[in-house]
Amino acid sequence: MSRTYHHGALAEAMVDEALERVRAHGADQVSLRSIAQALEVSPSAAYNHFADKDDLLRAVGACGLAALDERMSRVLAAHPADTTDDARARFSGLGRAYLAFAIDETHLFQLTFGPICAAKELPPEETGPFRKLISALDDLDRWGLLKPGSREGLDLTVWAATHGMATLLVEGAVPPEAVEPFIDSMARLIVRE
Amino acid sequence: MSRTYHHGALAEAMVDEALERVRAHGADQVSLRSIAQALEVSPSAAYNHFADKDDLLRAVGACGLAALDERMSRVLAAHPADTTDDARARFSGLGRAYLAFAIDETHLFQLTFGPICAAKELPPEETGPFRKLISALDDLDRWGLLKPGSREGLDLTVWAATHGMATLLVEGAVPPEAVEPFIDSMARLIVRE
DNA sequence: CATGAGATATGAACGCTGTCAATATTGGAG
DNA sequence: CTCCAATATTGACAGCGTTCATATCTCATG
Repeated sequence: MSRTYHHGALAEAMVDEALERVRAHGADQVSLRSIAQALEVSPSAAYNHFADKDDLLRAVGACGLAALDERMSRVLAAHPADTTDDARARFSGLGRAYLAFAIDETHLFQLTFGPICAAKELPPEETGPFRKLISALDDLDRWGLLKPGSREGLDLTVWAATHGMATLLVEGAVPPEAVEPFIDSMARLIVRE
Repeated sequence: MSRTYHHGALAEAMVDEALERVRAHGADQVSLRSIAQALEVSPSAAYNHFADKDDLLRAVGACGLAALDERMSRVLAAHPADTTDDARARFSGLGRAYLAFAIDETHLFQLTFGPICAAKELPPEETGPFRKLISALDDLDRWGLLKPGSREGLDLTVWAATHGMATLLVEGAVPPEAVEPFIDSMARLIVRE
């Protein structure tokens, strides 16, 4: 394996480098050429592995979705038992995890749910985060914790509210301190008692 | 006024041209140079009126916010009388107007609420759309139409849900047909009876 | 072991972009 | 009428994404 030619795993290396740069400075500030330079590779080398720049960014966006999913998985793992309290904690915990991701990984969040990735990615109802949210709602419903007659359309409403709150956080339109009041308000609207 | 030199009202003309192009193709596809060319003006002429490209785009974003505000104003004008039904209609109508704007003016919406404008623009609680939403909630409250104990934090929650739904529409993650079910679900969560 | 095919990287080039400095032209106030 | 501030131009710079022809490497097959 000569050191000067043929990187060997350029695709992964480029995604890694791009991921780091997106997290630090946002997708707009990332150039294909600078990534290639950092990897000591010519700019055009990328085109053996990605159709174009957006294709690479889409791969980075997929990492973002995976990272979010993992955060939410950790929440579920922390509340495995089947009690009503756990059902409540799972629901609010998932919301908190989603918003924490938006706060901690602002730039990555913007790429993952931005126009570049939205175009050619799977519909939300097939993503891990959305499915976890739905099953948390189903859980609440199973325990009779939802306000009567509110289940219909609730998936989308809760998803929209959470995602909307996340984008407001990301844009700086709302400070991080607003997260807990938001979760409380949501719970008050949805959960009985 | 010589025809070849000194445009006369370049600033407004550039905003108009940029607005048109953003609406048609999105802010990413709009270049300062192409706008200048369309106006038969040199590229650097823009820098007498705008600090940089983002500055121009921010002016376009302000137009977007104004357009949204006008849509919402029309809704309020259509339901002026003070009855409980009007209070309900104002609230759901404002939501519908917000989402219709997102659907009709996808690209403009993305610019107006995107990272470029979010940075240097006034906080949401001072914008027309947000204020109209709040006063619609106050109206519902005055008529005793809110579920008891739900008023606190409701501003932000409803704003987040509406804005989130709008971004989901804009990204194509959700089809326009999902709007009415969403409005219904929201109303069911918030409004009593 | 040699060979050729296919994957991978290179270098140079194209047209485009935002931005800036120096220069020229303009309209209007004194 | 003259001079000034506002406005526009020209020309240049560095950087971008992308493409094409070319070079090099790896590996399976004969």
